[in-house]
Amino acid sequence: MQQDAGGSGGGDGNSMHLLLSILADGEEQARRLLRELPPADDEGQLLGRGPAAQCCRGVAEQLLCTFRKAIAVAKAIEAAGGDSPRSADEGAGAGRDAAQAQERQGQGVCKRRKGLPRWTEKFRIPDDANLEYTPDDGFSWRKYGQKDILGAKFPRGYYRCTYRNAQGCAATRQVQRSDADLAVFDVTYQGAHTCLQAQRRAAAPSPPPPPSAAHDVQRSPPALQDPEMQLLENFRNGLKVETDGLPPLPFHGDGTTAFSFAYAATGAAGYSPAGSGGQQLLQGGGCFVPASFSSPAATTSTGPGYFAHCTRGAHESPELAEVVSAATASDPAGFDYSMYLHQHDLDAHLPFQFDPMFGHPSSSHGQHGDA
DNA sequence: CCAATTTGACCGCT
DNA sequence: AGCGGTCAAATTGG
Repeated sequence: MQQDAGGSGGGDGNSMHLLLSILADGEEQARRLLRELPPADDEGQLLGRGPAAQCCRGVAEQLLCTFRKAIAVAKAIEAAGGDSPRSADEGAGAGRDAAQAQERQGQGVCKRRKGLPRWTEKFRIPDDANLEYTPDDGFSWRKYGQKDILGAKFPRGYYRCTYRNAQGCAATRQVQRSDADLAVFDVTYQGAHTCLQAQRRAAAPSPPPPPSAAHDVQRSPPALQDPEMQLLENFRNGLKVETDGLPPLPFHGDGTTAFSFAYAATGAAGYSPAGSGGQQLLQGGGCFVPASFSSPAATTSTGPGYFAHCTRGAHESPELAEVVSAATASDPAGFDYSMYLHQHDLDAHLPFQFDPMFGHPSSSHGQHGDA
């Protein structure tokens, strides 16, 4: 909605689009190559082929991986180089805002939180869900307001993290039902979760399936709700995998699952190759995996420092510098991003049907329901 | 009794 | 001035 995909940023927006187009091309070709190769079984062994085929597949996977990382970096550069669409929204006052925020903090409450990273996702709920249904991303939210919005048929609900007071978590979200499609919700997130539930979600091997998940939304719960930081983290992890030989990739033929890695950044960077306006439509039956999918929802070693890092000043948009420093920094978690995509992890932790293309709907447990 | 939700009022931004 | 976002008192539910 607010986030217009048209924001090309600086003057070299065209060349960046060209670069992205080329990279996407290469990625598609690598994916085709992977499709042509014989599939691997559960242990990652190639079926009925010799070491040559295995080598080819490994190279193809690496190739795909490399293209995705390149795309992610290009998008980060694009975002850093100019006004991202989001910065048009809140970053328009980034500098001024910081000063104003300081002023306001001296005198009273700051009612607007323009400084926090903000992005929008679309949720599609099942057709048989009742009208009271609201999107559930697995986090615990507390409603603090509702308002009729001009030009919208449905009121907008305002939610903040349940642990806002207890743990100082600044994450908020706004939920608005789409006028055009009753089954679609526009959910705008602002600020990353810094509360323990985010860390617990990140560390928990298998969150308990809540009973209320009968009609859950087809999306993953972002343990890390700052897409820019997701990008950086993903990128860093992506670099790590480069040196780790050939990890067992979870692609099921067409590799759409892992593709979300590259597009995870699009919501943040505002670049949307599909012209989706910086949003991700999260719906079942489609092949598009939500940006949050790439968040380390099922990872470990994301302690408080991790989240502290994630929450600091993403709106100041030093994306490129961050990417570079992140790329060169040591990786304390030592995490392989491809592990995010491993089917076992997905099945174990993600509430959405991650591979609708392959008819293996995992049990949908969206709501965490912890306290 | 406590926590969550509702709802009108308030406030900042454009 | 109007709109959107937040606050906080009142209400509701477990």
